[in-house]
Amino acid sequence: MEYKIKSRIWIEADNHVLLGEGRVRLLRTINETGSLTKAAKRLEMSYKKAWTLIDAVNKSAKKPVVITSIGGQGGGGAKVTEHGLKLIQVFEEINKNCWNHLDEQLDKIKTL
Amino acid sequence: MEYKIKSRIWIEADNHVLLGEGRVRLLRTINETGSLTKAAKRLEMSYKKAWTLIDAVNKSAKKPVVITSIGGQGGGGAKVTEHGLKLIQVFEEINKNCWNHLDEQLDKIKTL
DNA sequence: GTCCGTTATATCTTTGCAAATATAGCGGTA
DNA sequence: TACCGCTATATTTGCAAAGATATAACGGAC
Repeated sequence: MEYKIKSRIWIEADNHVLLGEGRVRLLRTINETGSLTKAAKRLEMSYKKAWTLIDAVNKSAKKPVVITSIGGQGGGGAKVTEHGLKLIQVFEEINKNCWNHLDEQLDKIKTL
Repeated sequence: MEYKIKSRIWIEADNHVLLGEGRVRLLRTINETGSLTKAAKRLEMSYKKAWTLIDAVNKSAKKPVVITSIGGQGGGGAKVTEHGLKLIQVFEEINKNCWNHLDEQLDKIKTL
């Protein structure tokens, strides 16, 4: 019998969700594509969903995480700020540590 | 700005969910009440939901976690096995450790 | 001033999941 | 054998979250 311990973590700021796995994945894809539309397509979600998520992130964070621009060459775009990049990095570090920490406790279950 | 890191952990056995927070809470209440019906009422969930959860737990575990009986004095009942009690204990220990581990990493975010 | 690809937002539709409802069967007691 | 409270299971209903669709506005390039 193969056991696994899985987890989902998220960060809240003032009792509002700031970052979770889905939001971080979206932020990384925006950073790679420079566009909300392209990121949504690549992740196979609707533009609306992507926009709603990013809007929530920006409203929960103390500094902007994504800066958007409308019009201009290319029609506009989205850019992840320095603060946003740091948030992504810290989230993934904490998440990885959490996984490792849980894996270390696996044999407590295996030996039952 | 007040930051929190929250988490949800669950245990899988052979790629099926065995235990999560909700199931553990239900198991504890069954252990206290001796009945699925009473536990469901106390937790304000439908009997069906409780039964479905317990059925899934029993099917995923290598040993029975809850033994039920139909008929007899009192109409029947449900009892958490020794194996079940150990599972609960281990789950809550791991969960608590996870929370502590995450709390230790909070200032990585606060200082951003 | 027209064209383009994007952000931004409203509205309608779908659909998947939760809740509610109904019913059967069990076994000890008296 | 009638009763009781529980387990077990099917069926229907309701609803909120997700998805699809439509449209407006923006601003640089040409």
